[in-house]
Amino acid sequence: MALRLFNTLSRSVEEFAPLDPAGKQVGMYCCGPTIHDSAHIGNFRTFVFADLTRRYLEFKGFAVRHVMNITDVEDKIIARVRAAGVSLKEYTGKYEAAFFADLQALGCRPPHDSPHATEYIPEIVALIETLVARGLAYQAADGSVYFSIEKYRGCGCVYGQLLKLNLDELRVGERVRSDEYAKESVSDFALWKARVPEDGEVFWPSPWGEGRPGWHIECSAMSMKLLGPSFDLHLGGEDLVFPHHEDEIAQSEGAGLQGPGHRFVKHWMHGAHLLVEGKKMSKSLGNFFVLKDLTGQGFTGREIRYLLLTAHYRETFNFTLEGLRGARTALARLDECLAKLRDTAAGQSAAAPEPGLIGAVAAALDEDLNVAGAWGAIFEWVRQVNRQIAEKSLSPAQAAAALAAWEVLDKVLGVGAAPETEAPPELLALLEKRVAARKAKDFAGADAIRNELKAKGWIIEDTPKGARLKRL
RNA sequence: GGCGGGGUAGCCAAGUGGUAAGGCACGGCUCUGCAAAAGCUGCAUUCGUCGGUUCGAUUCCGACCCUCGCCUCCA
Repeated sequence: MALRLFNTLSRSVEEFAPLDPAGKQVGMYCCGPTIHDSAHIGNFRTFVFADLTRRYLEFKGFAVRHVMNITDVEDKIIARVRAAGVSLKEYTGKYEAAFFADLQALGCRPPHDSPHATEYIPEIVALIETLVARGLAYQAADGSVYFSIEKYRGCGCVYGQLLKLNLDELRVGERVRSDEYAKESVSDFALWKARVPEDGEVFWPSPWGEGRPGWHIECSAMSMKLLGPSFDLHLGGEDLVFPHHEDEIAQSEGAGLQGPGHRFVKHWMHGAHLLVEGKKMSKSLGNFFVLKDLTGQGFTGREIRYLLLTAHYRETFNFTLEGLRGARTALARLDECLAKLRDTAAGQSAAAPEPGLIGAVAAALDEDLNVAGAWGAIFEWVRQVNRQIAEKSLSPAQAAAALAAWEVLDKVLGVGAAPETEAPPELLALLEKRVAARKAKDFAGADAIRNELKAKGWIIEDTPKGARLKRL
């Protein structure tokens, strides 16, 4: 079956075919975080979506090179560096480390490359020089270098590939900064920003004087450097469609490095935003979550990842605490089934994965990563397995094959197994005491111990194979 | 004002021109000393509203209502 993915360029679902003539290598770039603060749950939805895309491509047999940039120089960062009185590197290093720790907690595979804007200044300057030489960029009176949309369109290029744009009707918003009025046209954007006093020590030399890169140019410079002037996939949050991605296309195609008939990026994908408790995240509403806020309430990265992966990436998703609790219960159902499968398969050597489940999940994921459909297939399978185990009609060989199938799928979903939580010895001793009490028909004593354990956060599961403790 | 998403059971969420996946919650049952946990099972004559096309529409078309996002540095 062929993988089909929505492409923002065509606004339709298209069959995915890599540029590589051998059909094997895939270059994938995802716009990463700006490390001025802790990333929030909405940011992570995008990165989990990128991780799923990468994992599924790998499942389909592609050799993926996954690049995610780290924006480590930008207005907000400079302002905070200034306020904190530390060096740029010192400031961003802290948030970058936290970001990667969060990413790992959410089960995301680390990208193969995580280039930093500040480490690609020569490439950025070279790209701007190319654009200036081609007459598409100009230095304005304020010393900054801007990209001219008008000149770009003048050479027959299309500005507005990702969305319908009517430049004359663009409303000039409040966000247009007064210091950018040196531009020839409002829609022009900065490639190189001339140094201003507020920048402090954050600047680099360039042919146009000291300054720093504009926002969009880093992605063009780094993606083309690492993946080539044309590559397969570029992902990001839906808010990046305009202007960021549109400007990336303009800069990258404007530099004319692509071969004839090739675009900068073949396939653009955008993840929808998140609502939290039905509302847009905001600090005043108290629904602004960073990962730590949720793990602090006892939720695991695994549960958060699962919840983020229950809805299609192009739909706005309502992230709620109730949903998170539901995620926990749903995962427990899956874990329980897998544990029983392991019991049943005990002693069996590795089996060939049972193809039925894999086929059903792949059929869903092939259709623009329909992850909700995939979970539907998985939970139908869980019920079927449970039924077979209950009526003892599942052979150890079948159980081993089922487990093998799950392991293949989990390489895509990345939900893994529940972490083993072994109860401390003193609680296990209590459990033994209760078993003895029950045997002696001292039910009052047994119930007292049960309550004591419960108060300590553990519940007793009396299974046909004996009692065990489970974290509440 | 321009452009683009959505409205499916109490909640979350798939899907299809032929009569509605899955998860959570809830009810029933099995198990149990009683529970809990776990498992099984039940749970939308109906898919925002009103029209139209059709043998048949939640799915296609039109209008309307509601909601969300983007419109120059926000994933």
